[in-house]
Amino acid sequence: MKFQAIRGMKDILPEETGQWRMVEDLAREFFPRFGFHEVRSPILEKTELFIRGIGETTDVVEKEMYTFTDRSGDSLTMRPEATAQLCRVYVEHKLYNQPGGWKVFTMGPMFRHERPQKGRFRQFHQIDAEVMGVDEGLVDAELIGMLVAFLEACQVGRVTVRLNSLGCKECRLAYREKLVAFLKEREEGLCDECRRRLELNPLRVLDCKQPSCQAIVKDAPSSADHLCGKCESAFELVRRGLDSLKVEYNLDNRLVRGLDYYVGTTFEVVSDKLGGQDAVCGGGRYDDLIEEVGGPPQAATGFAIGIERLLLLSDLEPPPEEADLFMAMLGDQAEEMGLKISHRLRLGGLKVVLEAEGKSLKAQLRRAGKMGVRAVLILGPEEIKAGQAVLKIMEGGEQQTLDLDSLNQTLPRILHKKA
RNA sequence: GUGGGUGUAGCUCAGCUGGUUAGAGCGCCAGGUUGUGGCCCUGGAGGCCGGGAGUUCAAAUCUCCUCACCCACCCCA
Repeated sequence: MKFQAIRGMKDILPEETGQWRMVEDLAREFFPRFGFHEVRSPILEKTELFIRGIGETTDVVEKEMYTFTDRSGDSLTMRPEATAQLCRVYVEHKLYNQPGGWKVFTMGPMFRHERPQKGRFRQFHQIDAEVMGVDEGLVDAELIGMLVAFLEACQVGRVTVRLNSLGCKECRLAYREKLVAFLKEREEGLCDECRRRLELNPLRVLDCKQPSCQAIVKDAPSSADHLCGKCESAFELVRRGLDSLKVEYNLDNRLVRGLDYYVGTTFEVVSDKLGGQDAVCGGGRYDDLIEEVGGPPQAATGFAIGIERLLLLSDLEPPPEEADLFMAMLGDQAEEMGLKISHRLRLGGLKVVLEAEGKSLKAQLRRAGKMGVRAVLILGPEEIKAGQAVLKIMEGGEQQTLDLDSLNQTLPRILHKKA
Protein backbone atom coordinates (compact mmCIF):
# COMPACT_ATOMS: atom_id res chain seq x y z
CA MET A 1 0.00 0.00 0.00
CA LYS A 2 1.44 3.31 -1.10
CA PHE A 3 0.04 6.33 0.65
CA GLN A 4 -0.14 9.79 -0.77
CA ALA A 5 -1.76 13.05 0.20
CA ILE A 6 -5.48 13.29 -0.46
CA ARG A 7 -6.29 14.71 -3.86
CA GLY A 8 -6.22 18.48 -3.87
CA MET A 9 -4.43 18.67 -0.53
CA LYS A 10 -0.80 19.68 -0.36
CA ASP A 11 2.09 19.24 2.00
CA ILE A 12 3.87 22.51 2.54
CA LEU A 13 7.55 21.62 2.80
CA PRO A 14 10.32 23.64 4.48
CA GLU A 15 11.36 25.35 1.27
CA GLU A 16 7.91 26.91 1.08
CA THR A 17 7.05 27.52 4.71
CA GLY A 18 9.34 30.54 4.81
CA GLN A 19 7.19 32.33 2.26
CA TRP A 20 3.99 31.28 4.01
CA ARG A 21 5.29 32.60 7.28
CA MET A 22 6.25 35.91 5.74
CA VAL A 23 2.74 36.47 4.47
CA GLU A 24 1.15 35.33 7.71
CA ASP A 25 3.49 37.44 9.82
CA LEU A 26 2.83 40.41 7.59
CA ALA A 27 -0.92 40.00 8.08
CA ARG A 28 -0.53 39.74 11.84
CA GLU A 29 1.55 42.88 11.86
CA PHE A 30 -0.52 44.77 9.29
CA PHE A 31 -4.18 44.28 10.18
CA PRO A 32 -3.93 45.30 13.84
CA ARG A 33 -2.74 48.71 12.65
CA PHE A 34 -6.21 49.05 11.16
CA GLY A 35 -7.87 47.93 14.35
CA PHE A 36 -8.39 44.27 13.45
CA HIS A 37 -7.78 41.53 16.01
CA GLU A 38 -7.01 37.92 15.32
CA VAL A 39 -9.53 35.17 16.06
CA ARG A 40 -9.14 31.43 15.62
CA SER A 41 -12.03 29.07 15.21
CA PRO A 42 -12.61 25.36 14.65
CA ILE A 43 -12.60 23.77 11.24
CA LEU A 44 -15.90 21.98 11.83
CA GLU A 45 -19.31 23.56 12.13
CA LYS A 46 -22.86 22.30 12.00
CA THR A 47 -23.77 21.78 8.37
CA GLU A 48 -26.89 23.86 8.79
CA LEU A 49 -24.82 26.98 9.47
CA PHE A 50 -23.36 26.90 5.98
CA ILE A 51 -26.60 25.96 4.28
CA ARG A 52 -28.36 28.91 5.86
CA GLY A 53 -25.41 31.25 5.56
CA ILE A 54 -24.05 30.59 2.11
CA GLY A 55 -27.32 29.66 0.44
CA GLU A 56 -29.00 26.40 -0.44
CA THR A 57 -28.66 26.79 -4.19
CA THR A 58 -25.05 27.86 -4.32
CA ASP A 59 -22.52 25.51 -5.88
CA VAL A 60 -20.51 25.53 -2.69
CA VAL A 61 -23.38 24.12 -0.68
CA GLU A 62 -24.90 21.99 -3.40
CA LYS A 63 -21.84 20.06 -4.44
CA GLU A 64 -18.62 21.12 -2.81
CA MET A 65 -18.87 20.68 0.94
CA TYR A 66 -17.08 18.03 2.95
CA THR A 67 -20.03 16.92 5.04
CA PHE A 68 -20.30 13.91 7.30
CA THR A 69 -22.24 12.58 10.22
CA ASP A 70 -20.27 12.31 13.42
CA ARG A 71 -20.60 9.63 16.07
CA SER A 72 -23.41 11.40 17.83
CA GLY A 73 -25.42 11.69 14.65
CA ASP A 74 -24.86 15.39 13.97
CA SER A 75 -24.25 16.54 10.43
CA LEU A 76 -20.95 18.42 10.42
CA THR A 77 -19.13 20.23 7.64
CA MET A 78 -15.52 21.24 7.21
CA ARG A 79 -15.76 24.97 6.68
CA PRO A 80 -15.76 25.96 3.01
CA GLU A 81 -15.27 29.62 3.92
CA ALA A 82 -14.92 31.76 7.00
CA THR A 83 -17.62 34.43 6.94
CA ALA A 84 -20.61 32.36 8.00
CA GLN A 85 -18.56 30.88 10.77
CA LEU A 86 -17.39 34.27 12.02
CA CYS A 87 -21.00 35.40 12.12
CA ARG A 88 -21.71 32.43 14.32
CA VAL A 89 -18.82 33.46 16.57
CA TYR A 90 -20.13 37.01 16.68
CA VAL A 91 -23.61 35.90 17.63
CA GLU A 92 -22.63 33.14 20.01
CA HIS A 93 -20.40 35.43 22.07
CA LYS A 94 -22.77 38.40 21.74
CA LEU A 95 -20.04 40.71 20.53
CA TYR A 96 -22.49 43.38 19.43
CA ASN A 97 -22.23 47.03 20.28
CA GLN A 98 -18.49 47.30 19.92
CA PRO A 99 -17.60 50.89 19.20
CA GLY A 100 -16.50 51.01 15.59
CA GLY A 101 -17.76 47.48 15.06
CA TRP A 102 -16.24 44.09 15.72
CA LYS A 103 -13.14 44.08 13.55
CA VAL A 104 -11.39 40.74 13.23
CA PHE A 105 -9.18 38.71 10.98
CA THR A 106 -8.42 35.03 10.85
CA MET A 107 -6.40 32.68 8.68
CA GLY A 108 -6.49 28.99 8.13
CA PRO A 109 -7.60 26.08 5.98
CA MET A 110 -10.90 25.89 4.10
CA PHE A 111 -12.28 22.87 2.30
CA ARG A 112 -14.15 22.55 -0.96
CA HIS A 113 -14.54 19.38 -3.02
CA GLU A 114 -13.72 20.78 -6.44
CA ARG A 115 -11.57 19.51 -9.25
CA PRO A 116 -8.07 20.79 -8.47
CA GLN A 117 -6.24 23.00 -10.91
CA LYS A 118 -3.89 25.96 -10.91
CA GLY A 119 -4.66 28.06 -7.83
CA ARG A 120 -7.48 25.77 -6.76
CA PHE A 121 -7.26 23.10 -4.10
CA ARG A 122 -9.59 21.06 -1.98
CA GLN A 123 -7.84 22.22 1.13
CA PHE A 124 -6.81 25.79 0.61
CA HIS A 125 -6.02 28.67 2.92
CA GLN A 126 -7.51 32.06 3.39
CA ILE A 127 -6.76 35.24 5.20
CA ASP A 128 -10.07 36.70 6.20
CA ALA A 129 -11.02 40.09 7.58
CA GLU A 130 -14.48 41.13 8.72
CA VAL A 131 -16.19 44.16 10.22
CA MET A 132 -19.51 43.41 11.90
CA GLY A 133 -22.02 45.84 13.27
CA VAL A 134 -21.22 48.85 11.08
CA ASP A 135 -23.27 50.22 8.21
CA GLU A 136 -22.11 50.69 4.67
CA GLY A 137 -19.92 53.62 3.90
CA LEU A 138 -16.51 54.56 5.16
CA VAL A 139 -15.69 51.14 6.66
CA ASP A 140 -15.93 49.59 3.22
CA ALA A 141 -13.41 52.05 1.88
CA GLU A 142 -11.24 51.52 4.94
CA LEU A 143 -11.42 47.76 4.48
CA ILE A 144 -10.64 47.81 0.78
CA GLY A 145 -7.88 50.32 1.40
CA MET A 146 -6.33 47.97 3.92
CA LEU A 147 -6.68 45.05 1.55
CA VAL A 148 -4.99 46.78 -1.35
CA ALA A 149 -2.18 48.05 0.86
CA PHE A 150 -1.66 44.55 2.24
CA LEU A 151 -1.50 43.01 -1.22
CA GLU A 152 1.00 45.64 -2.18
CA ALA A 153 3.09 44.83 0.88
CA CYS A 154 3.02 41.21 -0.27
CA GLN A 155 4.49 42.39 -3.57
CA VAL A 156 1.82 40.84 -5.76
CA GLY A 157 2.53 43.10 -8.72
CA ARG A 158 -0.22 44.47 -10.93
CA VAL A 159 -3.75 43.64 -9.73
CA THR A 160 -7.17 45.07 -10.49
CA VAL A 161 -9.94 45.90 -8.05
CA ARG A 162 -13.43 45.26 -9.42
CA LEU A 163 -16.23 47.05 -7.62
CA ASN A 164 -20.00 46.82 -7.79
CA SER A 165 -23.10 47.32 -5.70
CA LEU A 166 -25.79 44.68 -5.70
CA GLY A 167 -28.18 46.79 -3.65
CA CYS A 168 -29.96 45.91 -0.47
CA LYS A 169 -32.82 43.43 -0.11
CA GLU A 170 -35.38 46.01 -1.18
CA CYS A 171 -33.78 47.53 -4.23
CA ARG A 172 -32.50 44.15 -5.26
CA LEU A 173 -36.01 42.81 -5.36
CA ALA A 174 -37.12 45.47 -7.80
CA TYR A 175 -33.97 45.06 -9.85
CA ARG A 176 -34.31 41.32 -9.86
CA GLU A 177 -37.77 41.60 -11.37
CA LYS A 178 -36.49 43.85 -14.12
CA LEU A 179 -33.60 41.54 -14.84
CA VAL A 180 -35.76 38.43 -14.93
CA ALA A 181 -38.16 40.13 -17.30
CA PHE A 182 -35.27 41.13 -19.52
CA LEU A 183 -33.77 37.66 -19.52
CA LYS A 184 -37.07 35.84 -19.97
CA GLU A 185 -37.53 37.64 -23.27
CA ARG A 186 -34.22 36.26 -24.42
CA GLU A 187 -34.37 32.91 -22.69
CA GLU A 188 -33.77 30.80 -25.77
CA GLY A 189 -30.32 32.38 -26.18
CA LEU A 190 -29.16 31.36 -22.71
CA CYS A 191 -27.21 28.24 -21.81
CA ASP A 192 -28.93 25.41 -19.92
CA GLU A 193 -27.29 26.35 -16.68
CA CYS A 194 -28.46 29.94 -16.96
CA ARG A 195 -32.03 28.91 -17.60
CA ARG A 196 -31.87 27.11 -14.31
CA ARG A 197 -30.30 30.15 -12.69
CA LEU A 198 -33.09 32.26 -14.07
CA GLU A 199 -35.45 30.54 -11.66
CA LEU A 200 -33.18 30.08 -8.65
CA ASN A 201 -30.65 32.88 -8.70
CA PRO A 202 -31.03 35.15 -11.71
CA LEU A 203 -28.24 37.53 -10.71
CA ARG A 204 -25.74 34.81 -11.38
CA VAL A 205 -26.60 34.86 -15.06
CA LEU A 206 -24.68 38.13 -15.20
CA ASP A 207 -21.63 36.19 -14.17
CA CYS A 208 -21.87 33.46 -16.81
CA LYS A 209 -18.85 33.17 -19.07
CA GLN A 210 -20.63 31.51 -21.98
CA PRO A 211 -20.21 33.84 -24.98
CA SER A 212 -23.88 33.50 -25.89
CA CYS A 213 -24.95 34.52 -22.40
CA GLN A 214 -22.42 37.32 -22.23
CA ALA A 215 -23.80 38.79 -25.42
CA ILE A 216 -27.24 38.95 -23.90
CA VAL A 217 -26.07 40.15 -20.51
CA LYS A 218 -24.11 42.98 -22.09
CA ASP A 219 -27.31 44.98 -22.53
CA ALA A 220 -29.02 43.81 -19.38
CA PRO A 221 -30.12 46.34 -16.77
CA SER A 222 -27.38 47.04 -14.23
CA SER A 223 -27.90 46.67 -10.51
CA ALA A 224 -25.94 49.85 -9.88
CA ASP A 225 -28.55 51.77 -11.86
CA HIS A 226 -31.37 50.45 -9.73
CA LEU A 227 -30.20 51.26 -6.25
CA CYS A 228 -32.56 52.78 -3.75
CA GLY A 229 -31.66 56.18 -2.38
CA LYS A 230 -29.95 54.75 0.66
CA CYS A 231 -27.89 52.24 -1.27
CA GLU A 232 -27.00 54.83 -3.87
CA SER A 233 -25.61 57.28 -1.35
CA ALA A 234 -23.82 54.51 0.54
CA PHE A 235 -22.15 53.28 -2.64
CA GLU A 236 -21.26 56.85 -3.47
CA LEU A 237 -19.63 57.20 -0.07
CA VAL A 238 -17.57 54.06 -0.62
CA ARG A 239 -16.33 55.31 -3.95
CA ARG A 240 -15.47 58.71 -2.56
CA GLY A 241 -13.56 57.02 0.24
CA LEU A 242 -11.59 54.93 -2.20
CA ASP A 243 -10.85 57.97 -4.32
CA SER A 244 -9.49 59.84 -1.35
CA LEU A 245 -7.31 56.85 -0.49
CA LYS A 246 -6.09 56.85 -4.09
CA VAL A 247 -7.25 53.26 -4.50
CA GLU A 248 -7.87 52.48 -8.14
CA TYR A 249 -10.88 50.36 -9.05
CA ASN A 250 -13.01 49.39 -12.02
CA LEU A 251 -16.77 49.63 -11.71
CA ASP A 252 -18.14 46.38 -13.04
CA ASN A 253 -21.86 45.81 -12.93
CA ARG A 254 -21.45 42.19 -13.91
CA LEU A 255 -19.55 41.38 -10.75
CA VAL A 256 -21.83 39.03 -8.86
CA ARG A 257 -20.42 36.95 -6.09
CA GLY A 258 -21.29 33.28 -5.89
CA LEU A 259 -22.27 33.27 -2.26
CA ASP A 260 -25.86 34.27 -1.57
CA TYR A 261 -25.20 36.46 1.42
CA TYR A 262 -23.61 39.32 -0.46
CA VAL A 263 -25.57 42.57 -0.71
CA GLY A 264 -24.60 46.18 -1.33
CA THR A 265 -20.97 46.84 -2.13
CA THR A 266 -19.09 43.84 -3.46
CA PHE A 267 -15.56 43.65 -4.79
CA GLU A 268 -12.93 41.34 -6.13
CA VAL A 269 -9.20 41.63 -6.74
CA VAL A 270 -8.00 39.88 -9.86
CA SER A 271 -4.69 39.31 -11.58
CA ASP A 272 -3.97 38.20 -15.12
CA LYS A 273 -1.14 35.98 -13.91
CA LEU A 274 -3.36 33.42 -12.24
CA GLY A 275 -4.81 31.63 -15.26
CA GLY A 276 -8.39 30.48 -14.98
CA GLN A 277 -8.65 31.22 -11.28
CA ASP A 278 -7.94 34.89 -11.50
CA ALA A 279 -9.39 36.12 -8.21
CA VAL A 280 -6.87 36.51 -5.43
CA CYS A 281 -9.44 38.08 -3.14
CA GLY A 282 -13.19 38.48 -2.95
CA GLY A 283 -15.46 40.28 -0.58
CA GLY A 284 -18.35 42.57 0.08
CA ARG A 285 -21.25 43.41 2.35
CA TYR A 286 -23.43 40.78 3.99
CA ASP A 287 -25.88 42.90 5.92
CA ASP A 288 -28.49 40.16 6.38
CA LEU A 289 -26.27 37.25 7.26
CA ILE A 290 -25.93 37.84 10.98
CA GLU A 291 -29.69 37.83 11.38
CA GLU A 292 -29.94 34.78 9.16
CA VAL A 293 -27.63 32.96 11.51
CA GLY A 294 -29.70 33.83 14.55
CA GLY A 295 -28.36 37.19 15.65
CA PRO A 296 -29.82 40.66 15.67
CA PRO A 297 -30.09 42.50 12.35
CA GLN A 298 -26.63 43.96 11.96
CA ALA A 299 -24.69 45.15 8.97
CA ALA A 300 -21.30 43.66 8.12
CA THR A 301 -18.59 43.56 5.50
CA GLY A 302 -15.42 41.60 4.84
CA PHE A 303 -13.07 39.91 2.43
CA ALA A 304 -11.14 36.68 1.95
CA ILE A 305 -7.72 36.35 0.36
CA GLY A 306 -6.63 33.01 -1.08
CA ILE A 307 -3.16 32.45 0.32
CA GLU A 308 -2.06 29.96 -2.35
CA ARG A 309 -3.03 32.43 -5.05
CA LEU A 310 -1.39 35.25 -3.17
CA LEU A 311 1.84 33.27 -3.03
CA LEU A 312 1.60 32.57 -6.75
CA LEU A 313 1.80 36.33 -7.24
CA SER A 314 4.05 37.35 -4.40
CA ASP A 315 7.66 38.32 -4.98
CA LEU A 316 8.47 38.16 -1.27
CA GLU A 317 11.55 36.09 -0.60
CA PRO A 318 12.33 34.77 2.84
CA PRO A 319 15.84 35.61 4.05
CA PRO A 320 18.27 32.69 3.79
CA GLU A 321 18.58 30.61 6.92
CA GLU A 322 22.31 30.82 7.55
CA ALA A 323 23.77 28.73 10.33
CA ASP A 324 26.51 30.07 12.62
CA LEU A 325 28.61 27.00 13.10
CA PHE A 326 29.21 23.58 11.55
CA MET A 327 30.60 20.79 13.70
CA ALA A 328 33.28 18.87 11.80
CA MET A 329 34.09 15.72 13.75
CA LEU A 330 36.67 13.01 13.17
CA GLY A 331 36.14 9.78 15.05
CA ASP A 332 33.64 8.46 17.57
CA GLN A 333 35.09 10.35 20.48
CA ALA A 334 34.83 13.61 18.56
CA GLU A 335 31.23 12.92 17.65
CA GLU A 336 30.34 12.38 21.26
CA MET A 337 32.10 15.57 22.22
CA GLY A 338 30.46 17.39 19.29
CA LEU A 339 27.01 16.41 20.47
CA LYS A 340 27.69 17.81 23.91
CA ILE A 341 29.29 21.01 22.69
CA SER A 342 26.69 21.81 20.06
CA HIS A 343 23.89 21.28 22.55
CA ARG A 344 25.46 23.79 24.92
CA LEU A 345 26.08 26.31 22.15
CA ARG A 346 22.54 25.93 20.85
CA LEU A 347 21.12 26.60 24.28
CA GLY A 348 23.34 29.65 24.30
CA GLY A 349 21.62 30.94 21.16
CA LEU A 350 23.86 29.82 18.31
CA LYS A 351 22.51 28.00 15.29
CA VAL A 352 24.70 24.93 15.03
CA VAL A 353 24.74 22.25 12.32
CA LEU A 354 25.44 18.76 13.63
CA GLU A 355 25.66 15.99 11.07
CA ALA A 356 27.44 12.99 12.50
CA GLU A 357 27.95 10.79 9.48
CA GLY A 358 31.56 9.73 9.78
CA LYS A 359 32.68 11.51 6.64
CA SER A 360 36.13 12.76 5.81
CA LEU A 361 37.11 16.25 6.92
CA LYS A 362 37.22 17.30 3.29
CA ALA A 363 33.67 16.12 2.74
CA GLN A 364 32.47 17.85 5.89
CA LEU A 365 34.09 21.14 4.90
CA ARG A 366 32.66 20.83 1.44
CA ARG A 367 29.24 20.42 2.93
CA ALA A 368 29.74 23.36 5.29
CA GLY A 369 30.93 25.51 2.41
CA LYS A 370 27.91 24.68 0.29
CA MET A 371 25.38 25.42 2.98
CA GLY A 372 26.96 28.79 3.61
CA VAL A 373 27.85 28.36 7.25
CA ARG A 374 29.90 31.11 8.87
CA ALA A 375 32.43 28.96 10.67
CA VAL A 376 33.45 25.36 11.26
CA LEU A 377 34.59 23.87 14.54
CA ILE A 378 37.00 21.04 13.82
CA LEU A 379 37.13 18.34 16.46
CA GLY A 380 39.84 15.74 15.90
CA PRO A 381 41.33 13.10 18.19
CA GLU A 382 44.44 15.15 18.85
CA GLU A 383 42.64 18.37 19.68
CA ILE A 384 40.34 16.59 22.08
CA LYS A 385 43.30 15.00 23.82
CA ALA A 386 44.69 18.49 24.35
CA GLY A 387 41.28 19.79 25.42
CA GLN A 388 41.05 22.00 22.35
CA ALA A 389 39.32 22.49 19.03
CA VAL A 390 40.16 24.38 15.85
CA LEU A 391 37.82 27.09 14.69
CA LYS A 392 37.90 27.92 11.02
CA ILE A 393 36.18 31.03 9.73
CA MET A 394 34.86 30.15 6.29
CA GLU A 395 35.26 33.57 4.73
CA GLY A 396 39.01 34.15 4.50
CA GLY A 397 39.85 30.72 5.93
CA GLU A 398 41.42 32.09 9.09
CA GLN A 399 41.94 29.45 11.84
CA GLN A 400 42.50 29.57 15.58
CA THR A 401 42.76 27.05 18.40
CA LEU A 402 40.28 27.33 21.26
CA ASP A 403 39.92 25.64 24.64
CA LEU A 404 36.97 23.30 24.84
CA ASP A 405 36.07 24.50 28.34
CA SER A 406 35.51 28.10 27.40
CA LEU A 407 33.81 27.62 24.03
CA ASN A 408 30.57 28.96 25.43
CA GLN A 409 32.22 32.30 26.05
CA THR A 410 34.72 32.54 23.22
CA LEU A 411 32.63 31.29 20.31
CA PRO A 412 29.68 33.66 20.57
CA ARG A 413 32.08 36.56 20.93
CA ILE A 414 34.04 35.54 17.87
CA LEU A 415 30.90 34.96 15.85
CA HIS A 416 29.51 38.31 17.02
CA LYS A 417 26.53 36.81 18.73
CA LYS A 418 25.12 37.26 22.15
CA ALA A 419 25.58 34.20 24.32
C1' G B 1 -19.18 16.82 -12.93
C1' U B 2 -17.06 17.56 -18.51
C1' G B 3 -12.85 18.00 -21.73
C1' G B 4 -7.39 18.04 -23.01
C1' G B 5 -2.24 17.00 -21.56
C1' U B 6 1.52 14.39 -18.80
C1' G B 7 3.46 10.09 -15.80
C1' U B 8 11.18 7.25 -17.39
C1' A B 9 17.05 8.02 -11.50
C1' G B 10 16.22 12.23 -5.44
C1' C B 11 15.09 16.73 -9.11
C1' U B 12 14.49 18.59 -14.46
C1' C B 13 13.94 15.95 -18.64
C1' A B 14 15.78 12.97 -23.58
C1' G B 15 14.53 8.22 -25.54
C1' C B 16 12.21 8.99 -33.63
C1' U B 17 7.88 5.29 -36.92
C1' G B 18 8.35 -1.46 -31.11
C1' G B 19 14.58 -4.45 -31.47
C1' U B 20 18.18 -6.89 -27.05
C1' U B 21 23.32 -3.71 -21.48
C1' A B 22 17.28 2.64 -20.64
C1' G B 23 20.40 7.89 -21.20
C1' A B 24 21.84 13.30 -20.02
C1' G B 25 22.20 17.51 -16.74
C1' C B 26 21.79 18.76 -11.63
C1' G B 27 22.14 16.49 -6.85
C1' C B 28 24.40 12.52 -3.90
C1' C B 29 28.92 9.35 -2.68
C1' A B 30 34.23 8.41 -3.37
C1' G B 31 39.09 9.65 -5.24
C1' G B 32 42.62 13.56 -7.34
C1' U B 33 48.69 14.20 -0.91
C1' U B 34 47.77 10.73 4.99
C1' G B 35 43.01 15.85 8.63
C1' U B 36 41.07 21.53 5.38
C1' G B 37 35.52 24.03 1.74
C1' G B 38 33.05 26.64 -2.49
C1' C B 39 35.84 25.85 -8.86
C1' C B 40 37.83 21.84 -11.86
C1' C B 41 38.92 16.56 -13.34
C1' U B 42 37.93 11.17 -12.76
C1' G B 43 35.01 7.27 -11.09
C1' G B 44 30.55 5.30 -8.59
C1' A B 45 25.79 4.31 -6.53
C1' G B 46 20.80 4.99 -7.85
C1' G B 47 15.19 3.20 -12.37
C1' C B 48 9.56 -3.64 -11.62
C1' C B 49 10.03 3.41 -17.64
C1' G B 50 2.78 5.13 -12.44
C1' G B 51 -0.16 0.24 -12.00
C1' G B 52 -2.85 -3.81 -14.62
C1' A B 53 -4.31 -6.47 -18.95
C1' G B 54 -3.61 -7.22 -24.22
C1' U B 55 -1.13 -7.34 -29.34
C1' U B 56 3.83 -9.32 -30.77
C1' C B 57 9.31 -13.60 -31.66
C1' A B 58 10.17 -8.83 -29.06
C1' A B 59 6.83 -3.17 -25.55
C1' A B 60 9.44 2.64 -21.95
C1' U B 61 7.66 2.79 -27.19
C1' C B 62 1.31 0.13 -29.98
C1' U B 63 -4.13 -0.87 -27.87
C1' C B 64 -7.51 -0.98 -23.75
C1' C B 65 -8.48 -0.26 -18.55
C1' U B 66 -7.05 2.04 -14.03
C1' C B 67 -4.64 5.53 -10.80
C1' A B 68 -2.12 10.09 -10.00
C1' C B 69 -0.68 14.91 -11.29
C1' C B 70 -1.32 19.28 -14.45
C1' C B 71 -4.33 22.65 -17.45
C1' A B 72 -9.07 24.40 -19.13
C1' C B 73 -14.55 24.47 -18.53
C1' C B 74 -17.46 25.05 -14.26
C1' C B 75 -17.07 27.39 -9.54
C1' C B 76 -14.49 30.56 -6.46
C1' A B 77 -10.26 32.51 -2.81
